[in-house]
Amino acid sequence: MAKWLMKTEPSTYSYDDLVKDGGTHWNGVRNYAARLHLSAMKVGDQCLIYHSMGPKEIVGIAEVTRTAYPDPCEGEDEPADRWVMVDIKPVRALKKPVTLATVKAHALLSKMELVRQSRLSVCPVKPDEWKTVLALGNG
DNA sequence: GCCAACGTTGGC
DNA sequence: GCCAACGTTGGC
Repeated sequence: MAKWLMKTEPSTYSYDDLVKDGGTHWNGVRNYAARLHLSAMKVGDQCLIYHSMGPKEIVGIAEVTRTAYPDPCEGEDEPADRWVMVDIKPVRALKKPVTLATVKAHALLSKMELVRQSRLSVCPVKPDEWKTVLALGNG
């Protein structure tokens, strides 16, 4: 199973909102590199959810429940077939969020796409990176 | 709020 | 098809 990381601004849609909703359409991705990754997701793939702009930390895990399908881009000046979204549901929150500072200070995690390309909102996570984040997040 | 990095756009 | 200008993102 592939692993991913998805960013969100908690003021727009936080991990808590995802838990409260029990799942969501992960829409609004407007970047071609990120779209490529969304399209590659399979049902059962797991994702780290990262909060940007506020506390800047990885807060929880989600699972893909539906592969990429068209994002209708409601109210936007975008053709409805240009962008895609996936459905995800919450798996569990990390006991201890893994902050960006921790990631940057870590020899292995500092090589993550999250750090290398900070503007990419959806990016792949390597198996050893995944294991490391979970180990740190569980204290 | 500032600024660097990066993606996108548009003129040539 | 290249590249400069511009807009947006996101860390600080």
